[in-house]
Amino acid sequence: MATKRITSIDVANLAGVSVAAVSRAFTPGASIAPATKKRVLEAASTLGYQPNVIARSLNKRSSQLVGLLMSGWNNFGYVDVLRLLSERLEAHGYEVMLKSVLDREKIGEYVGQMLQYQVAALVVVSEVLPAAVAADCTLRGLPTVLVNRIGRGTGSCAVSVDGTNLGNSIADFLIERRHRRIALLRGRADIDYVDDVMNAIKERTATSGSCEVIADLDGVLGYEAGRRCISELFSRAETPDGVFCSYDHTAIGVMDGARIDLGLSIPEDLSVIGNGDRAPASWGAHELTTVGYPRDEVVEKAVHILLSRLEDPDLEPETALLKTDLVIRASTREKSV
Amino acid sequence: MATKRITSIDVANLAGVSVAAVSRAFTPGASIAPATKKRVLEAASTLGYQPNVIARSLNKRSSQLVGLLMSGWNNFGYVDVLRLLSERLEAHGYEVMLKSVLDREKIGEYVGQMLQYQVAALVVVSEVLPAAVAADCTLRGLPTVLVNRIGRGTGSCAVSVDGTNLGNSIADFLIERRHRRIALLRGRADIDYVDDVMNAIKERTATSGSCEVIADLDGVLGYEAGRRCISELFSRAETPDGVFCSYDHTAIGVMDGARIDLGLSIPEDLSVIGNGDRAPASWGAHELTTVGYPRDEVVEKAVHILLSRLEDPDLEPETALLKTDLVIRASTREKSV
DNA sequence: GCAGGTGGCGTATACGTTTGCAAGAAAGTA
DNA sequence: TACTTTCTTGCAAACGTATACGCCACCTGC
Repeated sequence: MATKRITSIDVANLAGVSVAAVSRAFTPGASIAPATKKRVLEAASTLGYQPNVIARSLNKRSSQLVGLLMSGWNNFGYVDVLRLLSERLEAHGYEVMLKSVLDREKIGEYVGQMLQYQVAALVVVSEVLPAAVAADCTLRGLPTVLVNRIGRGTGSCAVSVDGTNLGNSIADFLIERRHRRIALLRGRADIDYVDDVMNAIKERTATSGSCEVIADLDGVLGYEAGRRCISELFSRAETPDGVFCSYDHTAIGVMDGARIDLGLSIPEDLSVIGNGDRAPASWGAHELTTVGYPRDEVVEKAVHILLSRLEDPDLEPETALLKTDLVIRASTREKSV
Repeated sequence: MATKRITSIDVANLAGVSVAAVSRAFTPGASIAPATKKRVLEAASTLGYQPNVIARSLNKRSSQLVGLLMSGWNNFGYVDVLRLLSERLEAHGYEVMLKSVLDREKIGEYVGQMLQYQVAALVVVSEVLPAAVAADCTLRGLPTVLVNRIGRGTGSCAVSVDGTNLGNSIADFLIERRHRRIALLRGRADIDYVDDVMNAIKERTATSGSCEVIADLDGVLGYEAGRRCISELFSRAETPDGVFCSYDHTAIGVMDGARIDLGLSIPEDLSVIGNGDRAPASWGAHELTTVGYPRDEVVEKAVHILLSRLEDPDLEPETALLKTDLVIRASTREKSV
């Protein structure tokens, strides 16, 4: 025996007004007399009424849902991004509809399914929208923000990290500490700010005269891969004295490989730099020098961009590049020895 | 200029049928002639029509959304649980509505907000539903499953780990390897299967005659806390030769504290056992003996319970306790020395 | 040829809101 | 007092779908 559900009609009857009045009582800024509003709200609370958001969405052709498309879950410590994003959006009265990218080819479908639910906006973490899908979104006036990606020419907003600036800092750091042969290890070419970092490192070292990039490897992702990779690198004729990895876990794999498998000392024989500043980087056993990832700022910025687009859909697309810098620990050489 | 949206009416016109036929074409098992269905589907695809799920939900008073209430995000490596859950539910045609528990007092509100969206079911990770809320859910016939919690007497389904069985294994393991003084460190009393583990360890060691629990501390959560805690324990008169921690990261803090701050050898001076088998546990620098957490099975079971309740809402509440066991690495003593 | 059954289809209503419109009330103005 | 202007309010028409109901066509078996 299902409990009879309470609709605006019940509230209207109890309060002695029309359903329209009930609707207005729940619509901020609607034209309604304070006394009526009070009466309606009281009736609503005695009945335990809450407006049916589904019916509202149908009518308004928009819900309070924000679609969240996630990919690369483990690579980058996105838990925090996800948690923060959901918390911030909730705080602004939105709900999160989460979807995992299992198959890149199907992103269009995923977005389509979210559109079915009349999502008010779209957040895409660590994945790029195919141009056609992005165009479709802008056409529908759906505010869209890419996190950790730059949607070149798609008209989407984006929040990411200034990779070029960061790459320059890293290069300077390594050069200053008299490194001569640098290896770059990245995961899948997933995150384009990381590409910018790598390019900047290559360019700046190339002009330094004292330091050069001797290896630039793709597809090195995670602890095991890093650990294997460093052995491979040290089997070559020319060995690195500095390694930059696109993920902390890869970097820790490199450190363990160097110490345990190769018997090297860190940082004397090899400096290691990670990226992301995830929890293990700070642990005593690792003390990894790494790049902080401004999770709070990224989320704050993304939410800000979203909310401003929801208010005024005609704003120009905006790309925000945040600054970040090295967190120096014990996995890299001192300046003067 | 917004693109005109396509409704079932447009499809009906193009196909030369009524809207009812269109609806039936998209409803599996509806009474419709194959030829008509084909015609409708063709018309739909030329127009790019997809049924509006919001309107459908309004009509059916149920959506394909599953509410997901998360708490304790970082404590337990729930990313994978979250990812798997979203992937499995998607595979069955459901969408995930994610909500973060910021304030335990407001869980009722959170659930209320999800109910607004006519969620078809509820998954609660690592949090317990207040009895009143749980009762409300069962009253509405909303399938509900608690993950990592046991909803004693709430009538909710639950999936968790058999803590008593696990605790016995751990106790036996420690006793067998001639440990005498055990310390137990747990985080917030958050996860009740962990309490069962602790109780089982205490009981079984108590009857062993050779081994006893000399400390049982609450609120030790994460690397830093573990690292501080082990120093504190070793400043006492009676020091442990074995530690079990409710989280891997705490255990790694204990290891680093013991080695770096106290100069102890692991496992010679101290055996350390963690819980969760998160990535760092297997790293060469730690080699932590720990308890596996059957993430895949937990998710699979939870989804299974949910789907079966969606089919038949009158099934009895079910509590599944999964078995798990130790992953033995190098942070614990060998058997015979 | 006819009664009874079956399967396919359209009509019309319901789902629970929001909102344009117009009318009525209240309040300000000359 | 009469005439505007400004607020409130209710009516009614959407929003896009699902489905109960009834109708018709067709088939079956006698």
